[in-house]
Parts: sequence; structure tokens; C-alpha cells
Amino acid sequence: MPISSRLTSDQPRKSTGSRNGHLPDEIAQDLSAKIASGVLSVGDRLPSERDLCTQYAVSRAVVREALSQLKSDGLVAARAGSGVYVTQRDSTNAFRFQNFSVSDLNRLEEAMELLVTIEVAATRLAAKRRTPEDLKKIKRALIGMEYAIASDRLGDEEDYQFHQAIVEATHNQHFISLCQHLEASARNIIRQARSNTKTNHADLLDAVQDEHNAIYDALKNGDEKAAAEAAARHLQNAAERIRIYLA
Amino acid sequence: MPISSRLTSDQPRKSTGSRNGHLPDEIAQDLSAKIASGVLSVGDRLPSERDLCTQYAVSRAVVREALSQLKSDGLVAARAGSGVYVTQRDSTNAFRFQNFSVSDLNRLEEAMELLVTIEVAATRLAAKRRTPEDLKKIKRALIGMEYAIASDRLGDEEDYQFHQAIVEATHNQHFISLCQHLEASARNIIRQARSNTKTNHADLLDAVQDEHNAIYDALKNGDEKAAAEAAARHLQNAAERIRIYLA
DNA sequence: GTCGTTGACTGGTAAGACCATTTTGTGTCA
DNA sequence: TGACACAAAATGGTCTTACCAGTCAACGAC
Repeated sequence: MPISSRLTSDQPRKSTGSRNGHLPDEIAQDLSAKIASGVLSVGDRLPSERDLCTQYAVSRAVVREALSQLKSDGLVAARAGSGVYVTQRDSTNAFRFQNFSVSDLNRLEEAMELLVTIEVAATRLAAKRRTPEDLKKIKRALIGMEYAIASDRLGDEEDYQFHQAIVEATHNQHFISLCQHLEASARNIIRQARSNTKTNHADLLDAVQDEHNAIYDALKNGDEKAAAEAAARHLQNAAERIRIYLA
Repeated sequence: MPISSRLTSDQPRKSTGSRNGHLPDEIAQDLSAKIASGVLSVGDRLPSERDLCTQYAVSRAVVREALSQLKSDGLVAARAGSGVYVTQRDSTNAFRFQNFSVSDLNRLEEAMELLVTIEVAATRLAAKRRTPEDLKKIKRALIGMEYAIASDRLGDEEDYQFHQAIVEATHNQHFISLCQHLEASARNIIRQARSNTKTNHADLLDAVQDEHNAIYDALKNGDEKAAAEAAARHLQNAAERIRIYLA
């Protein structure tokens, strides 16, 4: 442990010379270990930044960078004038949409519940907020999809762009980044399923296009309710199509 | 856009006075947006830290903290003596609920839109699927919250457990992990807001308890519609309370 | 006792400095 | 002319000092 050994060192670490790792990383790791192990429990206040400086024998800049890592991980929260507090024991900071196998129907249902929830809400917001530019981008994706299908391609890339354009029309950053994550994950499965049945799904692709058109129309009209319903219908049908592919 | 406007500002932002949000967060967000949008593509070198300082008119400490966020997100990598390089375009492999500052009302609204969407859907699912054991766990958190308030504590930890117990009652792994992530982030803000007004919010805490009771009753009765409505009301009121704290 | 006020402490930010490494440019020598 | 060695500039990593604004508890006036 390069850090703790430095605690007892009488050498005030003259220069930045012979260290190996990234100083803030070491400290962040040490602190998060203390939190995970329970040495620092939720609600506790960390030592002040200046105290940590002397403890670890580093400058305040380093301590602050270490703390900023913990902050962005959601382990601690700083309150100006008061202190830095432990808010969370383990870092469930990042949400990862679990990859589910196409072959597992149960988990498909589970995943669809979340996907439908998010996408329907996003589409409803988009109906309320979409600008003419948003609408143009959505329309472009829609046409691109049609063209792709006519060109005997799957058009899944255009499909993705269609959904992404809608989500961007919410003008809500949280929705945008969450949907980006969800759809990027979901797309893998869809593509996989689709490519298995390249030959006999012409009718299904038409149905998809109709559903997309319905969403677009609702967005164009600014009809929140219709948009939400169209999105829900589309996603539920999409799930249904995947089930067909599986059979 | 507080950042870009500052770029053209001739005022060298004298003191730390009248700004709203966390400076490094703003810059990190701006940079990651540039990366996601393709203004900076993979392999590109960012401007040097010192250049970024002048661009954003902030100190190097701020720029470094912003960059450290991007680094821990895996978007960029720094090479000493050379520069900072974009290593990844989108962080779609993981969703991170962006930190927003309590002081920024616009971003609060944005965040609440997503939080309400998810929580309401989760509560509706929970009403459908909760087992007696789930119900017991929720009840326990409810009572714990009451006890905490009576003991002159904030009870935010118990509040969190209440919501978590509900989400677990959905028995949907995707909802569980997403909500865990969202609420852990949101809790920081709530706690921060609450602690500011420890003395004069006894009436508000009572209101919270009533809202929680309404949710519990609906879950107990298995009434999906009532549960969703109670959850929506609770969250919207919670947002309203945060606004009060801000004023 | 209650209520303001004060002052020490805390995180947030700024500015300037030094170090080690990388990169680039330059000049020397073959 | 080409390859090589060296120096200078640029860059990230770290340290130091300083000021600001918010928090909070102790103290004193009423």
C-alpha cells in the first residue's frame, strides 16, 4: 500500500519523483475501500479536505480530485461549508442494461416492461416539445427506413435513428442518455433476430413501417395521447415479432 | 447555456459569486456533449488543459476536475506530456444519471420527468406483483420512517428503503437496478435540500408521511391505478418541496 | 430562555509554480 | 542528403497559497 506507508513516512515526499500510480486514484480507491468495508458508514462525515491532505501527505488539489471521483460515483456528496458525507455504501452508480439472450422469453418480457415505459414516456414528451427541426430529422429517418427496406436491407440502423431522433425531441438530457443506452443494447437483439428471418418477413416490415408512420403523425400533430399509444403499440408489436422469430 | 455564454463574456468572472451549478460538472457535460455529437471524434486530441482554462474562463483545477470525470467515464485518456485523447464516443455501455445541482431549477424539472416516469411505472408493477413479504418490508420501512421523524431525524435513509422495497416488489431486475441508480443519485439532492431546513418543515414531513401511506394502501389493495396516481402525486409534491427549500 | 451576531471551519475556485515526460524542431556529423 | 543527437517547447501531474461564500456552533444581548 503505497498510501498508508506514506502515512508513517517521515519523508514529506519531496518531489513527484518515484511514485508509480496516479495519486488521486490511489486515494480515491483507499477511501472507497473504507466506505465499502464499513469503516466509514452511510451518513458519516469524512475528514475535511485539509485534514485529508495531511493524512495522505498530498496537496489539496489531489484530495479534491480523489473526492470528485467518489462524488461522480455517487459514494459521497459534498456540502459547501459543512463537509463531505458518505451517501452510499456500494457504488451502484452506473446502470447497465443487462444483456438478455434472445432465447430467454421470460427475460424478454422483463426487458420490454422497462423499454416500453421509457419509450412511451419519451414519445409523449416529444409530442409536446418537438421543434420543426426535430420533426424533419424524424421524417428523414422514416424515409431512410423505407428506402432501406425497398433496397432489401433490414433498415435496423435507420430504425435506431428514428427512435433516437424522437428521444432527442424530448430535449431532456436524462431521457436522451438513458434511451441511448437502452436502445443500443436492445438493438443487438433485434438485429440478431431479424437477420435470422431475412427472407420471409416482408409483411412484418410493412407493419413496422405503418407503426412508425402512426408515431410520426401523432408527433407531427402534437397529440401526446396518440403518440404514447402509437409508441406502446409499436413496442408491444415489436416484442410480438421477436417472439415469432424465436419460434 | 451558462458556459458558452461565458465564452464571449468580457467579464472575467471575478469571484465565485453568482454562479449556479457546479463548474466542473458544467464543463464535463459540455465536453462529453461535444464528443457524443462528433465535434470531437475518437482519437482526437482535446485542447490542452491550459487552453481549456482560457476557453471556459476557469482555473485549471476546475478543468482538471472536469477531465477526471470524463476519464473515469472512459471517454478520454490522458497521456502525460502529450495530451488528452478521446477514446470512446458514447458511454452507452453504462447509463449515469447526471449530477444536477439543487440550485438549478431547470435541471431539476428535467430530472423529475425521468424519475416520475420510472417510479410511477415501478409502483404500478409493484401493485400487481407484490407478495406478502414485499408488503411487510414496505410496511417496515414506512414505520421506520415515522419513528425517525418522531426522533427528530430526517428519515431520508428510511425513505430510500421505502422506495427501494417498492421497486423490489416489481420483481423486475431491470427496474430494480435502474431505480437503485436513480434514487441513490436523487437522494443526495433531497438530503441536501432537507438538511437546509431542519427546523421548520415538520408540517412538510407529515405531508410526506401521508403520501407514503397512500402509496402503501394502494399497493396493499393491489390497485394499480391508485398506486400509480399516489406515486405520481408523491413525486410531484416532492419536487414542489424541493422548490420551496430553494426559495 | 430566546434570538441575533460573530467567528472559526468547510468546500469551491483562482493563480502561479515546479517536475517529468513527450513532442518537435534544430543542428551536427557521417 | 540522410540519420542521429540534442535542446527547447508543450503537456499532464502535483504542490502551494490565497480568497470567497456557505455552514454551524458558541457566545452575548435582550
